[in-house]
Amino acid sequence: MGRPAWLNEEETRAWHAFMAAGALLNRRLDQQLKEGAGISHLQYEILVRLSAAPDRELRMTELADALYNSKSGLTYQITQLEKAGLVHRRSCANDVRAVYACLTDAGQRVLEQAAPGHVALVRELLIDVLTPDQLTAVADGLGAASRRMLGQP
Amino acid sequence: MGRPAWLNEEETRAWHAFMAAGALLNRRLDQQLKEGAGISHLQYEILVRLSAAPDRELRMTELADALYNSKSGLTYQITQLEKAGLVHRRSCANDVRAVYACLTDAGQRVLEQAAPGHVALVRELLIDVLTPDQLTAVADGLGAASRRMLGQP
DNA sequence: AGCTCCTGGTTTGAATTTGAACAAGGCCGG
DNA sequence: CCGGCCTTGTTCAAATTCAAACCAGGAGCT
Repeated sequence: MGRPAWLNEEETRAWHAFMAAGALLNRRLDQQLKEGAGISHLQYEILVRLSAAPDRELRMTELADALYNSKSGLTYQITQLEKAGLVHRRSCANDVRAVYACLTDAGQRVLEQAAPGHVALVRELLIDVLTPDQLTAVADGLGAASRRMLGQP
Repeated sequence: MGRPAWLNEEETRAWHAFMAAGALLNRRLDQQLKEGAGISHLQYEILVRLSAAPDRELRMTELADALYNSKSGLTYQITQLEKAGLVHRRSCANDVRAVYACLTDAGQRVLEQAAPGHVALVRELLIDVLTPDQLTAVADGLGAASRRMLGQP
């Protein structure tokens, strides 16, 4: 390819900012959720997906894909959430292999209680810091990058 | 605050794209570096910082801060890198408590051998996917967000 | 010196993540 | 219906991460 081998100053700035923001933001969100609701950021995301799904339940694999997480990692987390009573497993009638993770009422309550503070923090630390143009650029640019990575696995 | 409680469609798109890109990119980079050079992405970043530092050495704390990583996490990684012969520890004459992590020649070689492929992948998966405007917006916007998070610890 | 508080790194143990191996069902051509 | 092959989810051991507790060593004050 005719691409330059290294990154110029602007590209380096973007790359570093991207990595730094990701690391810092994740740590903050994790901390807040653990203190406030006793769940990790990953667990919060699991609850969000389940809550938004029809019948508040999803197959393990669907969930793993949606979270860009390994299957074994998800098995672990669902087990934890099940112990905490926020989720329960249900096996599928059609396909014996399949397992549905279902959000319990307790899980829904924890989610509803945690969501406002979580969203407020996402806003404060990221969304509201960006100008409208930057917001659009991030959505478009990083959205394209994500799709690209999902496309060529 | 008079801020809306939830995120609108555009904001949600940006937020999801940001999280997805971070997760996917990290996984890819980690994979490539492990296959190609036998080191993790975090270890690669450690080598990069050391290589760029005067005398190719940095204090443990400086390194931990630069990587947005916990001190204990860094202790672990430096121990691993030391076992692999890519880094060695040196205690400071002035302050007995302080420890310098120094890049060895072997470490420098591993870095030089891994860097081109790594940069090429960063380019392919992120940098070259962004338009020039998007690149600037990411650098500015996420840079501002990072500084903000570092400012109010 | 003696005392207290701050700093730099390490240790420790629990929680989590990872990837490979596994068990069991499905799916499909022969 | 059989056999090979793909898919689902779990299990397992090893590697990594995290946070809290822990050692010293400095720094400043009396």
